Amino acid sequence: MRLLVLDGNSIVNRAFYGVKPLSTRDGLYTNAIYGFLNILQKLLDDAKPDALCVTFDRKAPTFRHQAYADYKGTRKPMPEELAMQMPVLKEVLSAMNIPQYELDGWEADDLIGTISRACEASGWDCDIATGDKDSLQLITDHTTVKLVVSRMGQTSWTDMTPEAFREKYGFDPIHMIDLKGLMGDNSDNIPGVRGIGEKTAMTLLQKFESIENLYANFDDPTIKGAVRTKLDAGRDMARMSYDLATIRCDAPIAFTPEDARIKPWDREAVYQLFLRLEFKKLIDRYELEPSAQPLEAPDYTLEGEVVTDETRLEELLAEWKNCPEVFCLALPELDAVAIEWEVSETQGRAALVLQAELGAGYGRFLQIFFSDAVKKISHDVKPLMNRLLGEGITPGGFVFDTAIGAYLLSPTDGSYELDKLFLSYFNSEIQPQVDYTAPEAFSPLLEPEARAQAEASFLAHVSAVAALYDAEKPRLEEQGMLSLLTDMELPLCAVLAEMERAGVLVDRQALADFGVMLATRIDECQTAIYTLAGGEFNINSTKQLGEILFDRLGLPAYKKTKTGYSTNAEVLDKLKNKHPIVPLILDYRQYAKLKSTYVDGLMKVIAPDGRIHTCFQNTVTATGRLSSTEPNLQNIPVRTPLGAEMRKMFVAAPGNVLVDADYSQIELRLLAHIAGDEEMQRGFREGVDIHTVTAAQVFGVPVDMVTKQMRSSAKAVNFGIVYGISEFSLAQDIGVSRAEAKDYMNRYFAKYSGVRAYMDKIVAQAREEGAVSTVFGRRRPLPEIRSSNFNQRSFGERVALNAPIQGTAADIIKLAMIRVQDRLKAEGLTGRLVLQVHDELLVECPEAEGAQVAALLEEEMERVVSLSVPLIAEAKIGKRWADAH
DNA sequence: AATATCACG
DNA sequence: ACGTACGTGATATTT
Repeated sequence: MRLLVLDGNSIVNRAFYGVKPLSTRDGLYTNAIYGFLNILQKLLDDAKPDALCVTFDRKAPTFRHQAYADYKGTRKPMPEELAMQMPVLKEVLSAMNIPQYELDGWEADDLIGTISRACEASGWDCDIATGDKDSLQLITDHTTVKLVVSRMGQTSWTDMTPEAFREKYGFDPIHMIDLKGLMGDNSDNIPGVRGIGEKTAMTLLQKFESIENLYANFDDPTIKGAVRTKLDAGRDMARMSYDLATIRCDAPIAFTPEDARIKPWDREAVYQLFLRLEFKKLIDRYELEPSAQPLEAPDYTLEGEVVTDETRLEELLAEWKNCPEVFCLALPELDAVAIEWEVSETQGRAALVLQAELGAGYGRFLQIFFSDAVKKISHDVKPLMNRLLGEGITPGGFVFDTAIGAYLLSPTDGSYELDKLFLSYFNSEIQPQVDYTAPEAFSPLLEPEARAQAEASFLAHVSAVAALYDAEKPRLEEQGMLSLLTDMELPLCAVLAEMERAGVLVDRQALADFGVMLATRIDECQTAIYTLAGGEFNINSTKQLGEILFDRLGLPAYKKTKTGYSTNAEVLDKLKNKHPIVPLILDYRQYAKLKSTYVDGLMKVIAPDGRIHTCFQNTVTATGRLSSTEPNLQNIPVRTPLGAEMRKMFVAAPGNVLVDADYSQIELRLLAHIAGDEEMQRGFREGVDIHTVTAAQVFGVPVDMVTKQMRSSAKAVNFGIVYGISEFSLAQDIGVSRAEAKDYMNRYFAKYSGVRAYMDKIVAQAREEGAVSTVFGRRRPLPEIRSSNFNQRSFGERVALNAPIQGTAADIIKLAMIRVQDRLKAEGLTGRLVLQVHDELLVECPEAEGAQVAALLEEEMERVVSLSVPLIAEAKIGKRWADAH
């Protein structure tokens, strides 16, 4: 029989510092609880104990050694973010029926000691899980300490048995007490013997085993010199420290391991707590559900009908046209639409329009319902718009999107699925939980009961949209972001849907040829690498590559990752003259990347029309930028000559051209504008190359005296500023010493004092408000800027600097896209947007339109906002992307 | 599922 | 003293 006892405070501390900050929408931090439960589960899986309990500290013991009243006095208080989680964690453990022990005036260690001895007395084995080395003295043949360590977000532990302990320390576990008696312990304020550190103490104990034995044999000739003097002077200190370090095993608790036998959870209580903590993943993992009878019956009623004939549909359409807001959801294949309207707090009217029921009239329904005539609110409208375009319908009349609303309110959450959103906003699940999006969910052939379930679920989901709308709209208004949704993101969805549908043409043959060439080169590299390495291995495996380079060939390993040697390009670059295999690996990597990610990756996603249709996401990034997936067309190579070949594969259709327009230095211009730095603004007004101007200003030379080196340093500083620089990183980036980097920065700030003032101001403001905003009011919440953790706080500060700049640039190009697409249509041009790459737009148009489109692009892009510096966009025309950029 | 690497702005 | 620039996505390997 085996008992597992957790040192609650120690484990929760590991969890808190090891898990990135998480919090619920009402501001309760949850990361320590989450981490604690994960560690607990891992321990249970591994040790499979029969009984389990947790101990917590109450208060520092004050009675023990009055002479050392400051005992534990130097410990920092628990940070507020952690303290607030403790009572909730205890509730969770109670719901899991895990006994907890804490006692006024006793530390967790003493309780653990008492419990482990009681355990042994009952003939059980005991595992102690703690991150604290103090407990090692408790190790016996029947008591193991699982010493928990967390590094890089991963938590693991080592099983310290008596053997493992002796292996590491060279004496028996019980003499851990003597070790502390001699060397002391700063964090516990145990003084130890003055001048005796870990090394000396270990050596002494390996020879004499204990303090008592040491002093008993004090005439031993090996004790000499300064050590003898110090030990002699520290006799009293050693004995008192020994007492201080001794964990007591006589705490006044009655414990038998039977008390802690693992019992089943109160699953309903755990479920309710996990809901409150928004632990959706854990709810899934433990398959938790609300109890069969919901505590409060929903008082919301939905009067739903399935529309079966066209006459009725006409009536309803007339009603919908008159409604200020109609909620709707469509199936992915567009073959069913659920609609709710006249929604109040307690009821709503609802209808299901099914292609299967209506047949021929369904197309006309889509046409009218999704036109401007009906004002609709939905969830995640862009894919819907994309489908509608596929049916030849021009979508219109969307006035709100609850996915985008949620994104604007909390842009760092990553996913905004309807079910999850509803759960986190209302702490309850959408019922019934049936997958109404399944292909045949509304088939007339389906069993009536199953179909009724699907219908009820579909309608419940539309109601969820209505409920979310009610929750989001006032919050968006409060935060001044409603127009961002209605005037920027929603119109943008239509543009993005059109771009996705349009796609971009790829020269399939040229791409294939490029792939063949790469395959040959990869093969050549591979052969040469195997020869130089003296054998075959998987070059793609960093593990195997590291062994070859650093173990077999003995090259110096500059850097390590948490799993082994680092073999990234930066490291290899330093080694490229040390062994001929290194440049070959760099080449191999380049070819392999191009082939697998770009040639093979893109080949796979060329549609039957010969074009690639990426998906532009506008609810992903924390700053407001777009992202591009399946495939990502925002990271097509361009920086190296070979990589740039890729951009020759993106072409215009016959008779057409590509017009590419990009903003010149938009982020730096925004920095000059937002920071209000007159000097930098002047630089931009003068209209010459900004990095050169910066170099001239920073180095105090005329513009025509700026060397390449100076310009490149100035450029690095410019970028660094936008990212929230530190001198260390700048030094690393441009390859100078820290002192030199610091010197650059000082000169930079001396010249651009407005930038420095901005950096201070925005950080202070972020701390005050807990968020930063773009010029257009897009907010990024920054709870981490108030963190007591240095790293998290520093990160928050860098984000505070960067987000308004990157975000404003994103806002600007989004507006430009809407206006460009509008004007292309308004002027009767055929040209349409096909790509966006953050500061760059690509339009495909007939050759004859090229010049007009180029002018239009530059004009609309520059005209979006009027700043204190000019906003410049430059357009070029070409048959291929490579030629237009 | 996590990690390492590398492509882009 | 801390640990080291912002924002993404895809691939291959390893666990």
